[in-house]
Amino acid sequence: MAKKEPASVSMLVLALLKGREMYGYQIIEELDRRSEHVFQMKEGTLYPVLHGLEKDRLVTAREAVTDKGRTRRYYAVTEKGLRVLEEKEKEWQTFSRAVTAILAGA
Amino acid sequence: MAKKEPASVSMLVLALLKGREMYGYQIIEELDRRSEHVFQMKEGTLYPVLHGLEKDRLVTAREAVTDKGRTRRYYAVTEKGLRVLEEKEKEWQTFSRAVTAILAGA
DNA sequence: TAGTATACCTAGATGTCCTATGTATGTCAA
DNA sequence: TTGACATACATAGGACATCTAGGTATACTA
Repeated sequence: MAKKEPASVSMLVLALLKGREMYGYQIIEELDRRSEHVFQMKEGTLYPVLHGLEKDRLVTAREAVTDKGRTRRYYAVTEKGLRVLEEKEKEWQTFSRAVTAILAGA
Repeated sequence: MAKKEPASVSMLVLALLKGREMYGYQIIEELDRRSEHVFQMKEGTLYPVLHGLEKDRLVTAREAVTDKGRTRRYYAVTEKGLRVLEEKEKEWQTFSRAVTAILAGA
């Protein structure tokens, strides 16, 4: 309906990965924490999104094993991913401002 | 993924109807105008939404014929609709604030 | 040793919105 | 006067994002 609504999940994931690499489960926890429990993403949502981002080369993945023997897949955002993130952020600002204007009864 | 994302189209429509009654085609034009061309809603999106809102008693409709002979369906928001709108607005604020926090790298 | 947390994964359903199309009338220019 | 475009309504079918529900496996804790 809008010119283009920012696909929120992938945008949020890219934003989280901007600072440092993270593994899937951690992304879910961080989103929950930083959003003060507004975003409670399901694993069934996140993992397919991560695979998509990897396929599109917006993130890279590396496998690592903890001292306790757990295997994790760490994701890091690529240059391309950062550019896409910037684009999505702009779209979000536009979208958000427009909604606010309508709600305010401009 | 979020606690609940506000269904944007119905929220925006209710918000537009808050001030005065409007007919479908006019809603599309007003959305475009007030959002500065960010929201270019399609008729195929709006009309089913209006029918749904009517069915849920969030709006009422009345038919009117212009002096030129055109038939229009004017929609007005109900008390129930106003309550739902308020709810959706709160959800939007919560959602929007959370996204901003994540993007800011909180 | 049973339950919970961690950590990954996929298939299929759902819901929102879009594309495409249809009907009918009004207006304006060629 | 006719052909193009705007107005005004409508629906069917598809695309896409996210959710539900399930699965596997290991580690910790009561």
